[in-house]
Parts: sequence; C-alpha cells; structure tokens
Amino acid sequence: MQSANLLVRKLQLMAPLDAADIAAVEALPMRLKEMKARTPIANEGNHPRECCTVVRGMVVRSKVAESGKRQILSFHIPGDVPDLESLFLAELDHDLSTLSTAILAFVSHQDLLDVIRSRPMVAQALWKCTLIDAAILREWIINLALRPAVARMAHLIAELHYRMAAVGLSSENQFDFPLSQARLGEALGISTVHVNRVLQELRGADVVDIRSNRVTITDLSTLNKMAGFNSVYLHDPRVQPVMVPDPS
Amino acid sequence: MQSANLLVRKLQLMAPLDAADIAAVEALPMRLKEMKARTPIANEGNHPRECCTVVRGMVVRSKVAESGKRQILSFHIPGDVPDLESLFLAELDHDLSTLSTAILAFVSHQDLLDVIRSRPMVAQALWKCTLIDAAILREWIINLALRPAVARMAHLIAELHYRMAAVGLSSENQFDFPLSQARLGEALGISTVHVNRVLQELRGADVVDIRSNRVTITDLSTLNKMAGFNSVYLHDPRVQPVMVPDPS
DNA sequence: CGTCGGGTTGAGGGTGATCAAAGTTTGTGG
DNA sequence: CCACAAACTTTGATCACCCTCAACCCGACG
Repeated sequence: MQSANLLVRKLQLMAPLDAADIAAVEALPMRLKEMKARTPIANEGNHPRECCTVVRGMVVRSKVAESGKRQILSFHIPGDVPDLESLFLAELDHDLSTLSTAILAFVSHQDLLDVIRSRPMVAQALWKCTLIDAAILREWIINLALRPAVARMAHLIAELHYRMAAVGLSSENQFDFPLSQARLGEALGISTVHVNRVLQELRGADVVDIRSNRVTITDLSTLNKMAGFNSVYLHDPRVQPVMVPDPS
Repeated sequence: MQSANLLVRKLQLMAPLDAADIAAVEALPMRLKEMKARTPIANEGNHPRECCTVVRGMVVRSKVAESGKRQILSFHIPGDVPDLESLFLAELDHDLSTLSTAILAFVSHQDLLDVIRSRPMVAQALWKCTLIDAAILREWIINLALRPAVARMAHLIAELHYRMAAVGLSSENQFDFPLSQARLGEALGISTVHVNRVLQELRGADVVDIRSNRVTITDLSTLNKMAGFNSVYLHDPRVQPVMVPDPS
C-alpha cells in the first residue's frame, strides 16, 4: 500500500528499523479517505480515536484565540502525521483541517499502540517524529517573533521547499502550495493586505513568485539569505545543510 | 533521592507506572549540579550526551536569530526535563541556560535509553512529557502572534502560575520568577521599554505585581480574563480547568 | 450576467520600536 | 561598610511597521 510506504520511508530515517518493524508498520490497517479542500479533520476539544497520515495534499494545524483571530501553527505535507500527539494527549488542543484536496490514511490509536508495544524501534521512530514537529514549532516562534514580514514569508517558503523536496515534491524549485493570501497572513501573523505587498516585493525582486496555488522560487540562495535560513532545526538527513552566515 | 522523586511524581501523572517502572527511574544514576544564575547549560549546535531535570530554580530555552536578537522559547520549572529531545535529536537546535541559581540532575543518554528499552511505560511517560512541551510551544505561538502586549504578559504569568502551583511552588498566588524586564521582553517579543509600561499597567490595575524576582497575583480571575487563558493545552490533571468565555 | 471569493491599491492611524537620558538597585572590591 | 561601577528600571519623544478601513478589480462559476 502506498500510504504505508510513505510512512515506512519516513520512519526508517528516524530509527534503524528491522524487517519485522517494517512489516508491522505495513500491516497497520489504514483507512484511506479523500477529503475536499478546507475541510475540518478534527477540532479543539475533540478526543480522537485515530491518527492520520497525510498521503497527498496538505494539512494545517491552527488555533483560534479568544479574539476570534486564527493562527496557523504548522503545515503538514505527505508523510507527516499531524495528530500523532493525540495518541497520548486525550483532548486535542488545536484544530486540524485540509488545505488542498487531500488523501489521508487513518489508523486507529489501538492499532498504533499495539505496534508501539510490540515494536520499540517503531515507537522510537514515531517519538522522534513528534520531536521534530516540536523543533519546527520552535523555529516558527522565532519566525513570528524576530523577523520582519518579508523575512518571515521567505522563511516559510524556504522551509516548505526543503521539506517538500525531501519527499520529492519540490522539483525545479517549484511546489504546490494552495492557499489564499488571507491564510498566508494567518500563518505569518500579518494582515492580508500586508501579505499582498510582501508578495509583490518578493516577486519584484525576482526571488520567489507565490500565486494562489503554486510557489516558484527564482533565486533560492537570495531567498535563504532573506530568511536567515538554517536547516539544522529540520533534523532531516535528506536536507543538505543550509546555513546563512550572520550579516555581522 | 529528592531529584528522582520529583521526576517519578511527574512521570506517574503521564502514564500508569508499576513498582518496577518506578524502581527503574529511581535507580537512574543522577549527577546533581548546582549552577549560578544565567549560566549556559548547552548551546545550539552541541551534541549533548546527557539530559537534565530541573530540581530547583528555573531554566530557559532560547534561540538567537541571524539579526542577533534573542527569543525565549520556554521556561522550565522543577520536574521538567528541558532537553529531553536531545535523546533522539543529535544536534541541539536552541540554547539552554539557567535563569536563577538552579540545581539540575543530569542523567546520561545511555542510562535513559536503557530504561526506555526495558520499561516501555516509562518511555511512554517521557514521550508524553515531550508532547506536552510541544503543546505549550503551540500556545506560546498563539500568545506571540495573536495577543496584544498586555494580554501576552498576563498569559505568561497565568501559565507559569498554574504550572508552578501544580508542583507546589505557587502558594497564595505568589511565586519566584527571577528575571529582568529585558528578558521578559525576550520572552514576549516586546521591547524592554514596553515591558516596563505593561508592568505598570498591570500593577496599576491591581491585577499582578511583577518585580525583579517575584510575582504576586492580586486578582487571578481578572488576570485569566485579560489573558484569555484556557488551561486545556497544559494537559495536566493537577490543574483545575480554567476557561475564559469568549467576549462575543 | 450577477455574485462571490480573492487580489490589489490607497489613506490614515495605532501599537509598540527605537533613541536618549535620568534614576535606582545590585553587586563588588577596597 | 563604604564607594563606585554595572545592571536594571523608568520616563519622554519620535518614528516605523504594519493594521484597519474602504474601495475597486478580476476571474470563476452558477
């Protein structure tokens, strides 16, 4: 099954899995589900009984504050398991929804827990997935708090490019990224109007062209420089180290 | 040993541990170390070979951006293991340092991995610790991105109060919080000057008094309201549910 | 052909940054 | 225990980035 393969390949990067480990993951009963764009998968306060792997498309984690404003916390691409935490945190503390039309593979907590119990290395690999997820959240914080709007945008694009490339979905510096400017603003903590101006600036500087559903990076090294991008936090051996020197 | 007890008590909340599990944790060789305030424990780029539990005092995670500005990512209180991720993420992607004078208990990765291998429930409990850590990071993002400065400050104080209270370190709505206004600014993403004005506002409104090393909450319910505080993300059974209704 | 979501543009305003300087507390060595 | 330095707090003034509001445009789709 293709969805299991995607997961196996990712988990193999995380920990040394033997044949039995791999067999156990491949044997996991997965319920494939195709979902429309912008459809909720689970919401804050839910008590999910299963986890989902992204097979195709993208998924967003978000949370709404008491003011009613929404903030996107992370984007998830094929191979990710965006709600893996729900295995041990009974109550979901954020919303999860599709961005594009997507195919998700659902696995019950019960089945997953069985594998975790019988295959410690698989458990470790999954654990490591959640740790990398947290590392990306930390960088997200840096992005929101420390960088001006243009750099913020550049960083988001750079991160997604490398993550997408790692699973073969960004070739020739192009990848699908189907979201409106309003949602880009929700991810970066800037207003829709300002997103528009930032995009124009990046387009005008011939660095990156972000349209409604596709990103084209014209000048990756300038993009990295503008973003101050440093790939360490991705903890992914498939990503070539990128390290922009300090301007000092 | 007191340091092991602190950890055991926390892990017991995370997963049902039996006597053998507890014995294994208590048997972990721990190297106690007293450290001065504002001393680095480990830095970005390091490859730690041990983890540390906070026994007394506080620890901060931070990261400096290419601009040279620093952002505090999280505060860690007694019972926390702020670098647990280093077990599986070889290269540290942030800095870790003491805030106050602190006592830390160091455990080697090797010993920890042995326990994880032999005691699956302990592994699960530790895993859950890292998941809650990530949940707190998510709320930190909301705080930085969505709330104005005063609410941001209020939220930070409310969160710390509940976490400290859970380990018996916030009584009578007072707790130690030894950091300068400059560092508060680094945590909240606002300038030192503005931190000062925010503190005066909160003090003037008789909500909370934050001085150089101690926080006194005068009016907890107003504080929660200003913060839009909702305790779900802490995933801690010791914390009474707090839920501020939307102003809508 | 009208509507609707999304993109684009302009004008004005606010939150919080930056700069600068005066107090105040803390700490350290004499 | 005092003297002095260093770090931290406080206050005022100015300014920038980005927000909000408002209008208009465009293409998709019924």
